[in-house]
Amino acid sequence: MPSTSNENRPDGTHRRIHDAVRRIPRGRVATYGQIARVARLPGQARLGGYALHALPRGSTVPWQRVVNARGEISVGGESGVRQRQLLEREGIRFDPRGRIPLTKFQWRAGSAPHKKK
DNA sequence: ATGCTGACTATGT
DNA sequence: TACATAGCCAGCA
Repeated sequence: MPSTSNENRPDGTHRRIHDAVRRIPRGRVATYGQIARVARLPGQARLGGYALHALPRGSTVPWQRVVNARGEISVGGESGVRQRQLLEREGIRFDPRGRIPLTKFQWRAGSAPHKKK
């Protein structure tokens, strides 16, 4: 019985999003649009946010590594505070305005870690 | 079925 | 740099 509403989509859009988010290395962040692109869903940045919002509590998906294009946490409430704490814990620094310098911390998709060349 | 809202982004002013 | 507008898609009343 499919209790979890996600991971049971016809096309598996949520699943793709989750997979894309999982690819984000620790200490790095990605934007919703970027995730959508990695998940093969270009232009559907909103779905990225939706899919993450639907994530069950205690999920293995590092949802905290996903921020908006401005490098700021889009979500408000306690989840936002939680996200910021988790990111800082991974070594990510925030500006005085509460924003992350994407030029330094944004994950470059397609760029393999060190796999030689 | 229709309309509004939302963890968004790109572009223009 | 900040605000406004248009485009996109899924969930919910």
